[in-house]
Amino acid sequence: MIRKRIVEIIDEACNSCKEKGVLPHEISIYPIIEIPREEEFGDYSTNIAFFLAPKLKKNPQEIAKILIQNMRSGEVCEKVEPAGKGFINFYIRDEIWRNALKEVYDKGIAALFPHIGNGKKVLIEFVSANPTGPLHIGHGRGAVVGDVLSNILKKVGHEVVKEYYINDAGKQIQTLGESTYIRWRELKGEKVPYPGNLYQGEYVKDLAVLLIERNVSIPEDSEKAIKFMARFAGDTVMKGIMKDLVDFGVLFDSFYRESGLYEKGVVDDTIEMLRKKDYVYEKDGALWFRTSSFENDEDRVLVKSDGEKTYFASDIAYHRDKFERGFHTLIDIWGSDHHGYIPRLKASIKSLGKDKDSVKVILIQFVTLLKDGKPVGMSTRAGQFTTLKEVLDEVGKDAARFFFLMRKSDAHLEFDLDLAKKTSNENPVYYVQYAHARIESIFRNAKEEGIDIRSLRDEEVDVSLLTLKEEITIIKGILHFHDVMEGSARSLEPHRITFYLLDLVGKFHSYYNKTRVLGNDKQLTLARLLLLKMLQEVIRSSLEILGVSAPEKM
RNA sequence: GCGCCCGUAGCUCAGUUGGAUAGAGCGCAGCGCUCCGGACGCUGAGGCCGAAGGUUCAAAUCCUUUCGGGCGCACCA
Repeated sequence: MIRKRIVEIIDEACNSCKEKGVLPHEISIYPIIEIPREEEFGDYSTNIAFFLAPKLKKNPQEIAKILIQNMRSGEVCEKVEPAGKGFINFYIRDEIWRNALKEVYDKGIAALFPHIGNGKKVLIEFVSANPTGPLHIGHGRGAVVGDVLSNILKKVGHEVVKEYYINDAGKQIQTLGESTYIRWRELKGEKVPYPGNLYQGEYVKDLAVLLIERNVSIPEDSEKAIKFMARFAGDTVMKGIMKDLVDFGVLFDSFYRESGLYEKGVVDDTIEMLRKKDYVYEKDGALWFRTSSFENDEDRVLVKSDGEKTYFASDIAYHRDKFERGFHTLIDIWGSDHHGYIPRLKASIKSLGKDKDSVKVILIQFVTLLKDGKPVGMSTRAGQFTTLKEVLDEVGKDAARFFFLMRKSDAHLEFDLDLAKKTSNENPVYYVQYAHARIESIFRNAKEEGIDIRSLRDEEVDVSLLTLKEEITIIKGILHFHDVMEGSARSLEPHRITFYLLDLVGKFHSYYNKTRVLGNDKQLTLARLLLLKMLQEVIRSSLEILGVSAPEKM
């Protein structure tokens, strides 16, 4: 809002310079406004003079001075100064900040959400873990990133659908069936070897136990039995996954089955379409996709020489299907170990005639669980993974979600279980939630003194009484929410919200320690309550986006 | 061997997409309520941004090389 005013001021100054002949008319200007790191450099600054310098063959400092002379900034700015080697620093009047706060208060917190989505349809696909075992902590990280990202995109005006892709057509489900079958025979008292290529986890035994407990009738023929068990086990595991996700607060709009693509014939149809476009060829009895003619990658097999289609084949069909369902942007969230798959996918997107940037892949780096300062193993194959459920039971939903968002997704994450469990100041989740509860507590006390925060709107509140440096700082922090949301949405980086919150809340705690909110001066008290009201709403709104609760008491 | 990601304070990590004197939390050394929730705040020490070149008015950020860590390189999914 205020940022926009600064852009206008710069534009006007440039136009005025053009009229005076100081700037050539044909020059086009895209002022970049940033928030300086140092407070003493003002609230906003622009580096525009640096860009003009080579074109005008003048030094940037001189240009900065000329621009400032031609600025009509008095309404918004306390002062505008040339600085450094050619920066222009803008110092916003305190009353402008206060008025902006009042404006947001009057319009409601929604006024802080940027409108950049324009209703464009986004399909965000995440988790998509094969139903061959319970979700582990790595899936949990992807789940939160996807969930929170979709919250962010919705808030900025996108239409978002969250989808889970179930790979139920591949060999892994078959393997799960075999694994269950062998465990089942063991339970029947047979001495059968358990091959190492089967799933080793305890949960496979549980599946077999379930079959016996429920007295399920198993086909005599071993092949049929395996097939039956594959389906049974897959469905059962999938139900467990769904429950874990719900417990984690991650709700999907759609579960999309790979097998459905085959049943509808979409896979064959897509291969046929690629064949017509001459994007495929036969070699060694297999059908190959010309990946190399689109991206820097090798050609890949779509149909194996035994006639079976590869995962890649159905994946092309899947993405085609997503586009045909009317989505403008597709977001895929994968474990970072799949990064080698990106060129292939991008190539296939091009072959569908789509812009490769219409698909965005977010990679989730590994999570290391720490207990007593030592890493905990989590290999699925070895059967000693730490499941998402275990972590949830241990630290709770709020801490788990928050911790997953404390790193950008493409960076390794060390998840300290002991820290997440602590109900103390060391735990960042509590630091944030405590601020929310603390503000609420002030409101409770205010009510006892006869001021009900809910009827604050009936009062004449004079925000010009908010003159403390800390108060202006908090106002700026509240308004900054807008920029953070925009940046987070554009870069698809949900962790920015977490860092913003920690920073914002720190400002509050500091203010709280120095300043009494409730006092004898009723007008001042009302003004401060309004400030805290808006602060609390931003905190609550941010926590809501993160899917973390905002307690009124702790 | 080829490709991708990461190397920033003792530890865990940010760094506004190329900006000014590099930040936070934890840890460490101190300090602070007769007062709205001490689950808090304040002060201090701590750095050649892995290394070397290059591009630029300006580099932690971009390019090249190099070292260290992780992950990929299937007619698996």
